[in-house]
Amino acid sequence: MKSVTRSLRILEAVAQHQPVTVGELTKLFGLPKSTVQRTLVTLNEAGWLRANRKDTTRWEIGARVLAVRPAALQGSSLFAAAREPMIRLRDALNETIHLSVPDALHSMVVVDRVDCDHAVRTFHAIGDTSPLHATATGHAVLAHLPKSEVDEFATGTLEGYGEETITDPKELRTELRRVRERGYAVNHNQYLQGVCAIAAPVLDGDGVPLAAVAVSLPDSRFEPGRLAELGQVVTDTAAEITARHLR
Amino acid sequence: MKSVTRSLRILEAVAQHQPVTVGELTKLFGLPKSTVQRTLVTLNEAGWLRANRKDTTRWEIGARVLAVRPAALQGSSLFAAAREPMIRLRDALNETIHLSVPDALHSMVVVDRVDCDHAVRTFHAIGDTSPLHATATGHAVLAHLPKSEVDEFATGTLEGYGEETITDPKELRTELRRVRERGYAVNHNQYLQGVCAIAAPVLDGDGVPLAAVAVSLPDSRFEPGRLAELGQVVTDTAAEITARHLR
DNA sequence: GCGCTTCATGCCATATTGTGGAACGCCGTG
DNA sequence: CACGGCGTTCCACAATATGGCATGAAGCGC
Repeated sequence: MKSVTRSLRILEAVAQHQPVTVGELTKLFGLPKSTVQRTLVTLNEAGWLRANRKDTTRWEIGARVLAVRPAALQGSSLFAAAREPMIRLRDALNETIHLSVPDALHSMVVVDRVDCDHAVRTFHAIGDTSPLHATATGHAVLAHLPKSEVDEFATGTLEGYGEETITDPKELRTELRRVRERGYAVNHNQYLQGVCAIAAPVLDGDGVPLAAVAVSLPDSRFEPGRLAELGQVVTDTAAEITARHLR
Repeated sequence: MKSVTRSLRILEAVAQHQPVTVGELTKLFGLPKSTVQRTLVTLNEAGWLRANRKDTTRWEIGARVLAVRPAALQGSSLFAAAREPMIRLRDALNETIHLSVPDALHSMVVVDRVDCDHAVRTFHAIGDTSPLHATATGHAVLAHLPKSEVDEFATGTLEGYGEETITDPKELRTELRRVRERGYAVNHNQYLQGVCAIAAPVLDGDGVPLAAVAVSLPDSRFEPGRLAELGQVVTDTAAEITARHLR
């Protein structure tokens, strides 16, 4: 359904650029003015958008969006289970900690974050997405999916983002085996340059991967000699979240 | 745009009932199966929905929503301005405090909450909506809207939710005058039974109502003799939020 | 094990619905 | 005062979503 898909795209764009005008959005999407205009009015009538109070030609996200909460955040699930262990991990390492979940189409989405206090630190906003095949959290999740799902996903040539990105499905599969063996995934310059991340999966009772916790730090502070140690504490944290989540 | 409006309704219904099946949604909306099905698939492809991992015929909200959610909060810089005063108000009364904003369609939406520590307390989740004409926060906002907007809204018979709901537009208007005079609004059993709330508006520089702060408590703890006192502290808090928001 | 019901999913002719080019009206500027 | 930029409205056309029906899979009782 074309109009629905487009409306959601426009909604996301408004969230990114708010408060934004019709004209700015038409340029962004290359669509006819009237089409964008109509979409904005519809979204407004549904309460998902609203006109800015000061400048009524500018649009921003309406409060109605708050009524829609992802399953991953509901009640006492993951989100609540993860908070404390994440804070402890941050305290132990003084590096930024992320919780990410896989989404419908081959992305990891940042769901929660606990910041470190270094002046130089990595930054991913809540809601940011990154490709499954090129991030530590993505690998942590992929490594625990049924082979059939990985096969379906890892086909052809995967998109590259730099020298280090694994673009060959075969190579990806051997990397995933390594991740399973040692329990954690490592990403160094595969997606964002200058960033290093170490991630471990949070699993369901049945071994289904629900999310991944990661520590993320700038190149400049990464000491290869400490990798095993970091991998261990991240894995322990993920295990603790899993345990808390199950009970 | 019919399909867009309907898709958003369905999205909200999924959020409310997740994880939910196609059949349940068709009953809920009285729409043809194929229409609902198609909508779900479209929303899924956009990442806003996903199939439940255990039971793939059940749908739940996808993580993509998170890309938009934070914008709904930061959109109103109110959120930041209100936090501290709300916490102080909670500390003073040890009752639950809410911040709500009006949305496009005659509802108030809960935007933030600070909890008390009583075992028995009222509960409204962030994102919950309630009707403008039957809540304290709604009255606080309505009382400061231009008369034309109130007239447009308060027409015919308003929906009732119990004995106490004001359903007559005329009666509502006199109540709103009282709210303006004393500065705060009171709701006792108008919408939810057993709940009492006292709210005051947060205004713009131009006197336009942006939101309302409310203290909300169970019947059992409400002492009518303390109403004036409670009204005063809530009004003071609202005034403080207004002041912080302006500078 | 076999028919029966229930439910999700796929198909396709139809007309309803959204499309987008063009025109309008408002406002600030040269 | 004319011009250009911008948001908004209009309307004939056809692309698009619709929903009744058919299919297929899964659960249940006999």
